[in-house]
Amino acid sequence: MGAGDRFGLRARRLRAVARKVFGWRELRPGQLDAMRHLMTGGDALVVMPTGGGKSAVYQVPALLLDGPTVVISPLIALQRDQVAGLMKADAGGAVAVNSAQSGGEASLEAVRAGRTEFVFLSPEQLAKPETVEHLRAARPSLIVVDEAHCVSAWGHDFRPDYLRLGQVIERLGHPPVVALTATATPSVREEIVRSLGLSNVRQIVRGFDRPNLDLEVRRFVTQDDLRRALVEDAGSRTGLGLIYVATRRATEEYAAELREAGRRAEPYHAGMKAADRHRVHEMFRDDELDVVVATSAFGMGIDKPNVRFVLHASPPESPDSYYQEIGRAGRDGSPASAVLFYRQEDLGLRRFFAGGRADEELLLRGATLIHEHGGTVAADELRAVLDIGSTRLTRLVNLLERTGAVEVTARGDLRHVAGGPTPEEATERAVELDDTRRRIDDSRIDMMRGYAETTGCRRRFLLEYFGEPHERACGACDTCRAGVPMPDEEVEGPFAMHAKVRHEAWGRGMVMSRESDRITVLFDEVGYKTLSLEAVEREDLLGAG
DNA sequence: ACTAACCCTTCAAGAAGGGTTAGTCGTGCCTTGC
Repeated sequence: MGAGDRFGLRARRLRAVARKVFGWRELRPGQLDAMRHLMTGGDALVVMPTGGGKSAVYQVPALLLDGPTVVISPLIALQRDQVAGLMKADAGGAVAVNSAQSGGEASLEAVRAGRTEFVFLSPEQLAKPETVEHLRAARPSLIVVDEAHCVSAWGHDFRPDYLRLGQVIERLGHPPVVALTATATPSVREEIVRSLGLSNVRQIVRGFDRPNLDLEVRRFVTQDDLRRALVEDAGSRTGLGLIYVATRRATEEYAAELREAGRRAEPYHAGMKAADRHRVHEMFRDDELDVVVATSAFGMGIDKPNVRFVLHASPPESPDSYYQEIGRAGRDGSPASAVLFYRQEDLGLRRFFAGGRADEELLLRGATLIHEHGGTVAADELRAVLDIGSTRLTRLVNLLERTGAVEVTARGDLRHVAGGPTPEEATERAVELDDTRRRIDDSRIDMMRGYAETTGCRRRFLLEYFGEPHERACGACDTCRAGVPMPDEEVEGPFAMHAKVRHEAWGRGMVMSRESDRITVLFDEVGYKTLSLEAVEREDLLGAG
């Protein structure tokens, strides 16, 4: 019997479970490919649009692999939805363990005893050594990291426990791991793989292009003009829409203006009472609204088919965020619009907040305390001495760990690595690491500006940013309609798409997009840079990487 | 990076301009105490 037969058998079993347990008539090639790879013990990174069947990729193999499945999910609301969905199928049961749920201990015991197949947790739950030990005793056969772009987007500041998942995975015996997300650039994918410690990885990337989404940027000089135009635009459209704004206050202001203009509009942001947020979600779901005016708090897990437009009152901090937010329009495949209302000055605030630095003094104090202690230090003890919250402590430990100066034991205690860098060296290195990340964040802002100001096809700009070559103009964006020069079919020159290059000052990088007169390169250390080809050739700026 | 607020100068008496300064965001877990 050859490998082909075994694969065939495996595919048949996967299809049978999909049909019998979940009622899915067929599996798409990408789904099946990922499932089969997991079944052979490998890890997978799956990038598919929301509604594209990402959940199936883990739910089906979960039932064929002997042992429970640990699903790491960022929001309690998402955990709840997934548990409810699984409980409708005869899939072996599902529980969520979080602060909104009582009986966490009993739930974990049910998982350990084999009475529950799926257990959903946040990264913060997995920061507790005793929780990890409970799961370890249950011998999980599959680990799922849902919304895996959070590793890169949230891990460094906001929810640093995301950067600790690699260790959790090892502690759980590193069964097959599948990371799922709807949007990730090649560098974000690389970071997910590295940070989670994935090995023997199959990457499956499907369907970035959303041809029914019409792309447009409208430029303004004054804030007043922009605001007036946006309200007028939103007021004249038919169908359901979203407006993304930068501040909580702006959600209220725009919503009030739109209501005055006769639209059913509601604000949405994380500072609202839970009951109000819930109410907006329900009205949105039941088509009782025309517009939701929201901060970035609105959207994760939303899969409403008939959103007809997404307007942005100011640019978000990266094309990554922008594409995620506009991707909530037109899920049904019918025409939908994404319009960015743009003033260059509105990028200023983003720049300012991306510009801070790591707290050098705190790093040095932390590194010195751990070093001088000699043995292992309880994290809580260090936190008390430094007088900081647990988020800041985790961030500090993450950085010091990456310098090789500090390690975290299985019990969550900290200790100095024998022969590792001194506290001074570690601090210097940690500041460098943090600066590098900030430079890359900053270059993402540059790319957002690039999108807003490009004279070329906007769809092409975005798709190439996500690493998908798109050698033609789309015809469904404002620049295409205005008649952009068609890009050269075959761009001549030494720099192919995705070629590795090296710059004397900026180090190693990869060609991310090419036009007739310029290329954009993503450098490991400084992020995205757009270079004039003429200058590159004249000054001999780039060598082969 | 940008803006609003403020003070100071300036040339001719009230307002215009210049310079300085402070303030400026959004994402969710979790725990603990009422």
